Amino acid sequence: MKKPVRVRYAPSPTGAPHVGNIRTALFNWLFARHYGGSFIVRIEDTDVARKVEGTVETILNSLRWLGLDWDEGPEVEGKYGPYFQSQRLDLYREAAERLVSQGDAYYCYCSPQRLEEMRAEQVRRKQPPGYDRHCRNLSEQERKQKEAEGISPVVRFKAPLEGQVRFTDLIRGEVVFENNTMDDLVLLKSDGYPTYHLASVVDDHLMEISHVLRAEEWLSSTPRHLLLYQALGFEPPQFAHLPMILGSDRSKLSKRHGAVSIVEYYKQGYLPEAMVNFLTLLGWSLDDKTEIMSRQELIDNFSLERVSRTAAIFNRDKLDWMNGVYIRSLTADEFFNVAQPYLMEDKLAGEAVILDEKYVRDILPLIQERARTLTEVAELAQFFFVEELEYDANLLIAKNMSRESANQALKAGQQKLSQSEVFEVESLEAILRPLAVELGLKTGQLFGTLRVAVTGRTAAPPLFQTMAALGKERCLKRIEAAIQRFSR
RNA sequence: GGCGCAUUCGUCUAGGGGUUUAGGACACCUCCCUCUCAAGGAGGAGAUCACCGGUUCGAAUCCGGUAUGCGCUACCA
Repeated sequence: MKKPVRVRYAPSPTGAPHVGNIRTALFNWLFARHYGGSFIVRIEDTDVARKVEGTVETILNSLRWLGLDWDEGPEVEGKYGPYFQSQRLDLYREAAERLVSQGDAYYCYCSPQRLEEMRAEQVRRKQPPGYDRHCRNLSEQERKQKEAEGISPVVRFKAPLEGQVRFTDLIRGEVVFENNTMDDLVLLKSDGYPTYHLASVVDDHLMEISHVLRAEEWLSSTPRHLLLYQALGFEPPQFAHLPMILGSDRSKLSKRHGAVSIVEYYKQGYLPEAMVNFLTLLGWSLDDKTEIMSRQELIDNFSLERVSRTAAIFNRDKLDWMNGVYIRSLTADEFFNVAQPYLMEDKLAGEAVILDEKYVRDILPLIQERARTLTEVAELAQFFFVEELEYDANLLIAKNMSRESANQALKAGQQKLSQSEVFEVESLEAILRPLAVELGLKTGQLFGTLRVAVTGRTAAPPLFQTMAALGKERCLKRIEAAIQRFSR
């Protein structure tokens, strides 16, 4: 009899989730969707001191942005709730008390100062730091005495002194730990909150989690969790420890590596679909060539067997490329919709969207093919929105041209274009190509000069399309302005 | 210090004993297309598969050791 697949993403609300954390959420989600199981979000808010207001909402919004919907959790609920650990304190206390009465755990009255000094001393003597089990065998009398002193104790787990724990990690295979390398970890803190170890074991059991897919940093504490499952008489879930995501210097991702929070990737103009695709490929692969995959393809093909065991460095260049691929795959309407919020951030582009949406919609396809992020859109389109172009007049003089010939080309262009009734790609081409011949210029020279006159740049979308989008009036005005620059 | 995990082009990765002159992608370079840019196409450069030893007729692939990196070693998760 196979139990239903139930996996969870269990973030702690101590700040906006970083990409590694979100990648863990993504793998859990893909796993759940692949097997038709449940994806559960559980908020591990058991550290009162590190808790940051508002981050639960940030976490949920990040999941929503990426399209990672959850079947149980905040705002959805379900029969295994509540999904905030701070609302489940009784459950952890009961478990802790049960362990104490069973003799698998004990009250510890050691002060933080004592523990700190002890650790410092151990490190100094190059001994393995760890709790010295001072309170493990206190007599009833000693306990009463400490209690009378008003010390609120913590509950510690009695780690076995010998033997070993072995388990099969779904990604790494069999792993063995010696029990005597483990110290007596704290289960319940003196403020009544559980530590991660107790809370996750109790909840994973109560919520009937079938597979725990979490970051590699948890591998070392898995034997302790297994011991806890055993002491509590719970059947443990299956474990899979995912490779970590590292910064460019191979160290744990942190602020100095630039954008780490997933929110920043939204702000910087990445599409959720690209982000999902890219993040999945950080630690998972389908085969030796497939890279661009839709959400459904990812779900259909995802499997733990193809998850790699090595930590990966976040490669921004590749993300940019992939985001560009996704941007280009959008329809014009879709692109307008996704780009709009970013355009609104820019003064001139924002005004254009409000005053002349049609104009913006005409322009956008020219930008869509060139943008790699949505934040680049306003910048790439900037010349479409400004009243007066700013550029170095020398740019008007294309390769192997003189100031005079450039000037002449502008005047001739101005003359021809002003006579033209229609102002579309084909008609513009029909006018300007022959003009180059007429002037004895290469098309590149004439077009280059006109491009600078009309856009202020040497690199821009194709000339005729650009001019058609700008319209006759703007083009002639800009050419006139260019001619004025020469006469100055 | 102890314990654990890992180690294929700069980066993400394919590969699971002979099919491999180690494949793909990003980035880089050259050329083509071309009005510039972008996109696209064709090439190029880039990995003694961390190292040493073993198993084997044969090892990137299996085993052992070493090195290096990372993680854990909190009343943080």
